[in-house]
Amino acid sequence: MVSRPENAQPERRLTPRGASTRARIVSAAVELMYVKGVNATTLDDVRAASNTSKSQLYNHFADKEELVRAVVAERSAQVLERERANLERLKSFRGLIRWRDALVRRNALQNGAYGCALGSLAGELADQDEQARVTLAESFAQWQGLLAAGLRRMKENGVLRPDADPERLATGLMAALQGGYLLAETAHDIEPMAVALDLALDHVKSFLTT
Amino acid sequence: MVSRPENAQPERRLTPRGASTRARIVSAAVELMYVKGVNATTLDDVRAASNTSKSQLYNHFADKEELVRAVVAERSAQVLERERANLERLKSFRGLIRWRDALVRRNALQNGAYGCALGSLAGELADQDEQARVTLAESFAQWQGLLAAGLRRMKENGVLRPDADPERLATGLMAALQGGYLLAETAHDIEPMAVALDLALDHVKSFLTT
DNA sequence: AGCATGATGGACGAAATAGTCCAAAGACTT
DNA sequence: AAGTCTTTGGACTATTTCGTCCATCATGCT
Repeated sequence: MVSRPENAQPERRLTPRGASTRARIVSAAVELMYVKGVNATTLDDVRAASNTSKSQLYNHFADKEELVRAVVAERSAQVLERERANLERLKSFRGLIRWRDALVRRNALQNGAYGCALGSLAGELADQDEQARVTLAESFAQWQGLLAAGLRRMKENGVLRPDADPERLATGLMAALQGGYLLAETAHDIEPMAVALDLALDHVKSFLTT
Repeated sequence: MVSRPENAQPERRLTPRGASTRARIVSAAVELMYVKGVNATTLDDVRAASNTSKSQLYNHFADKEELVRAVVAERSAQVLERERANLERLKSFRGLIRWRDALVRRNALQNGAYGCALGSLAGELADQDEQARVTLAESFAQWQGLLAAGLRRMKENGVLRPDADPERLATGLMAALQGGYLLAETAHDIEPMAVALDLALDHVKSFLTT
């Protein structure tokens, strides 16, 4: 029997106009769900912010859940792209500091409000949408993988001692980052985030050669 | 003019029965909002779980927001009481390890699901209810204060070197804890939480005398 | 005992939100 | 240029959720 591969989309032609509308919807939803939270964002909010109509929402997404999943995918792609740019050439301790500085500076712009774009989605969706949870877990893993790869390069180049464990250190950095985001968001003050990252970096520093 | 002090409650007599009903409502709401999230918990969920009726909910709380605030207060009190018991006599590195173990073990019971009782509230409410945010920020500060006090005792007793900064270390431990909770919740695996805390403890260890 | 006040059950109303539908307009194919 | 499929606007329905109300019952006080 000649059939489409298992995972094929329900197959629907998309004109450029349709694609752009879809992108506009997702983009608006990404932003709204970041600042208001997923559950507090209504489809009408999205409709208004994206300048579309109800039929367009339901033309592109079966229901709100599907839109939320598109938001998770889009946000994951955004964050990973940004982090890839920041981390793919990481190979020195100074590079790690630059990474930290960029994150802190970016978060300072809004005084810590809204937290991490991925972390806030994770906190809200992990126990509510299993599919979203898995996607987010994968995104975190990739993000952490970028860090681990950088640390591995530092180890191979002799910047870090042989007993440094890049995977564990990357986990520690991610946790410090996410915890820092949350504390900063709650305090409306980026200081705890800055401190958390500094301590995590200090710990990495303790594995430096020299 | 003879009046009540500024911050007096709207003053309402509470029979023991009424008090018990109120407590039952808050208790049910605390649990539901932890596992389902605040926004995903409806008043009807609370009503059913607490075996009460609509009129009782609105007899004790003006609206959902007020109930949420009671939940935040109750949860804060619970967590702080527990942590006070675990931390008020902290004065050795082994004590810190016991603290870590207790948290990891507790979180392992649910495979990391639902995250930190306070952290998950913070993530959902910080940018949605300013009053709740402030309460949560204070609770985090107190929690962190318990850690800092313990570290200070360790320093005074010569367990930690003079150059150890208890406040900063406490911030680092809290961030590692919260970040660990979030990663564990997302991965449905407590490993990252365990690792994050271990690395943070390693960092504290680097300030040990001997 | 009897009155005042708090507590309760549950029907009811109001508002917000998700989701449906169809006629009309636009875009692609032959 | 006709025909087919996609896109769109927006009215409409259904459902969920919040919040009100009041008659009735329980409780404490004198």
